[in-house]
Amino acid sequence: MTSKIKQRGKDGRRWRRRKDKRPGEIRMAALECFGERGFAGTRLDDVAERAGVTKGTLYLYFQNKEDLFKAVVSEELVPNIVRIESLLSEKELPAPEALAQLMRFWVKTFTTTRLSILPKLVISEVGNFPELAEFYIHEVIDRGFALVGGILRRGIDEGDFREINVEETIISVIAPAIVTMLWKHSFEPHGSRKLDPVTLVETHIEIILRGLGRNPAAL
Amino acid sequence: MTSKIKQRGKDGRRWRRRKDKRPGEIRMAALECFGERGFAGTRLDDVAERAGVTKGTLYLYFQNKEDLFKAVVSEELVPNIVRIESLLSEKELPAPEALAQLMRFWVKTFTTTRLSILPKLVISEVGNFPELAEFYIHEVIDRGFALVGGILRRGIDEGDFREINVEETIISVIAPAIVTMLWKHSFEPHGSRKLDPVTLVETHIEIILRGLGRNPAAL
Amino acid sequence: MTSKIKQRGKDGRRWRRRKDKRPGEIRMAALECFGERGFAGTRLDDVAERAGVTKGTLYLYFQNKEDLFKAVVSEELVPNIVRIESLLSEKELPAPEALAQLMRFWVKTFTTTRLSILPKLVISEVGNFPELAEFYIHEVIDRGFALVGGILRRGIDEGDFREINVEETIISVIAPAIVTMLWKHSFEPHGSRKLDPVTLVETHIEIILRGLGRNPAAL
Amino acid sequence: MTSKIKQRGKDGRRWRRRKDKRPGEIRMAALECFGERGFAGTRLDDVAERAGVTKGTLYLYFQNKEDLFKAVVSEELVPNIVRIESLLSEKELPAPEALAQLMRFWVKTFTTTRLSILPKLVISEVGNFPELAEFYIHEVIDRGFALVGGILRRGIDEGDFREINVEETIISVIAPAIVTMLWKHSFEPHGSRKLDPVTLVETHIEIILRGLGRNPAAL
DNA sequence: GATGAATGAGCTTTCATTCAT
DNA sequence: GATGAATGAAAGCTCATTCAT
Repeated sequence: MTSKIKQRGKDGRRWRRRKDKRPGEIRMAALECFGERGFAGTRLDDVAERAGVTKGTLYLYFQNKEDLFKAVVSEELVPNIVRIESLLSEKELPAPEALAQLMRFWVKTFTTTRLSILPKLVISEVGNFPELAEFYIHEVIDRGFALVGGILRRGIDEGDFREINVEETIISVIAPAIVTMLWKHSFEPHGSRKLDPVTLVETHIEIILRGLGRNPAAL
Repeated sequence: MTSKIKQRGKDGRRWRRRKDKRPGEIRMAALECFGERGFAGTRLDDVAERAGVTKGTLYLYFQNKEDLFKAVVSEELVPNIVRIESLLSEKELPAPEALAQLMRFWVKTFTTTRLSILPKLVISEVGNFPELAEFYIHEVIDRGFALVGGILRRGIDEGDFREINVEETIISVIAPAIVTMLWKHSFEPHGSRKLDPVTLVETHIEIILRGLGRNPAAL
Repeated sequence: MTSKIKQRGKDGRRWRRRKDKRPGEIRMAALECFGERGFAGTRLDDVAERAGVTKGTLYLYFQNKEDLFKAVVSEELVPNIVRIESLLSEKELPAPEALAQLMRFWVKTFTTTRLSILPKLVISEVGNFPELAEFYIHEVIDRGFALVGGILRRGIDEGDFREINVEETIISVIAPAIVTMLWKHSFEPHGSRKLDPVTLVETHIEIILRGLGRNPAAL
Repeated sequence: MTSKIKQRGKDGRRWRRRKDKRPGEIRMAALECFGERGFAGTRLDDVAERAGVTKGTLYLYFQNKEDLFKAVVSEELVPNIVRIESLLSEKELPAPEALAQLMRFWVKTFTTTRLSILPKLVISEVGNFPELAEFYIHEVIDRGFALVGGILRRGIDEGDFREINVEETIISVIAPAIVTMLWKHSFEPHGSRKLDPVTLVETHIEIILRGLGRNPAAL
């Protein structure tokens, strides 16, 4: 688009034009609504109200409801994918440490961003948005699998892990994180026990690292 | 709801096969539709068509869409909860074996029933159906936690498992099963890699049992 | 059952299913509305009310407003085009008589059908419906021109008409009919003088035949 | 509406020009839009864009969309009505020549002004604007009829025309001009054959004068 | 004067629900 | 019991209009 003149505003304006801020605010409101009620169950009136605008305003920034939905997913995902990318390029730690770091990084992301609602949203709505599936599988799942699978393979090569079935082990490693995210947004709001990601991850790390270790005597 | 009007034929037959099967057929069709598109995204026309009846017929058996939805969830869950109950009362195996059996039982259920779509359905729709949350948390989650938690505690008591944080470990144990169910219905229809529950569970059992074992020398 | 006062019509039914009649009734109502207010200016509520149904019913028979509009034009046009076709194949009269008959046939059509609103509708809406232009030009205008042009050429060949510029003369011949149709639907409802098609056509026939004649003295 | 305030800049500033021209530019843009898509089908965004201003600017010059529409019609019509008035007061020619001159004058107007879109616009929109009908009937149609009717009556009185039915003959005389105007804006943009007003009028003049003549041999 | 972000009434469209058949 | 034409409330979307800048 074009470079918009900076709006230096003094105080005392009844409302301001916030062309630059609005889209993000709307996406955030939409993320919450879609996360809570799903795509079809979300009314644009609700999104608008939560964003502090009226329905018509949504259409200044998004072509239609579907466009807004896709914007919400991709805009939330993309910057976070970039953050994950940076992890990938970090210095090579021993595999067990790398695995532990990765899981602790997830805890940080989980507690500091709104990203955690996306798995629920995607899982719920792929049935209605096939392109979403393609995007998510390719950009998130495949990358995540490659990342964890790489560490596991390295751990085997370097003698830290026993000869495990990598593809299946990936699931054992990451599943608790996924379940925790779903849990937070589906059951915690309705009074179920709360899952503490920090404790959970530390417990899980120990189980996994012991479980993958070479010494079979434990069994 | 079900009006208990006596409808005996003059030949004494109590049940007309067709009449008797309709509700189940409709629930099954509804389960598939709701699973694919969610509650709001499902049209009763589609449910009716898939059930081989017309829209009006749905209202002969269910008060409304919401009633149908709840019937679908509870009717699918209840008999399967009963099956799980029977597991609970089985003869006491050593904890590691009990855990392995439980997970293999899950594989069987997963591959032989349509139950596996329910986690997705529940996770997607609890935002719109708070009672559903209550029901599911109480009837499924709490029971499941109690079941796995009981085995874990027994394993600790009997010296098979080290002193682990039971609550968090439960998640590590069951998360892969949950993820597999969600995966099957959300990503596999859209071309992602397939998860094989048998291999996955065997791999997971070994990781978990090794991970929970007493001998720490492996680390 | 509850004691519900049934509001029966005179035939004893509250409403009847009239799947076979409805589409035609709706098209007729739509024809009038579109004719009066144009496509964009017509509200489906008005069409529905005039057809004696509710808005939703329109969607049982037509995909959307545009589909209804096209159905109105083509359904009204097609059968009348067929009628015109039959004229084409009639026995060959002398050209002057054929011209007079054609114009009198138009009067009959004008006074006995609702066809006369279509020129106004088409002229008003071709800007929004390019396919409509194509259809109308090809099916109505070109055929009409061919018909009148054929008679004129025959008249010249057979010595009844002088050597006139056929293409332009066609306009002189048919224009009053077109103007009368537009007039009826645009100005007469607002109090302008009324045009009497019978007198008008007889006057026009005489002017045209005299105007085209070789030896006007013969008249 | 049009306040003809003289704005001769005392210092000869040219920038006032722009301000002065805005309303006319907007009316012109609106004329084209309304002509193409009708009143309801025209968006003010489109008018603004075509006029090279923004939507808000339209409201500096016109109260609302309807006001703009009426301004467009009246501002285009009034000056042209004045031109027609001047024809009326011209020296009295013999009726046949007057008729021919009148029709040739129409050709000139048709080819040099944008007036020709107005019949289409008025015919299309009178259903939505009853006052427009009144205005047009009174200011354009009645005057036009009086003008042509006057010539015809004079022609009869002076022995140039036979005893024709004046009211109906008026239609035969003017209809081709009306049809040509409608044609130009409705069908020519969509690829139909083009009507050449010059040839058409010359052909029509000859038909009409022969058709009306007492002693056609005179021609 | 000019702008264009924001509004909200009004329209099209959908679909759960009803009910005469 | 079963149907499906009909309904109407609710939602998505458009666009004339406003108003702070």
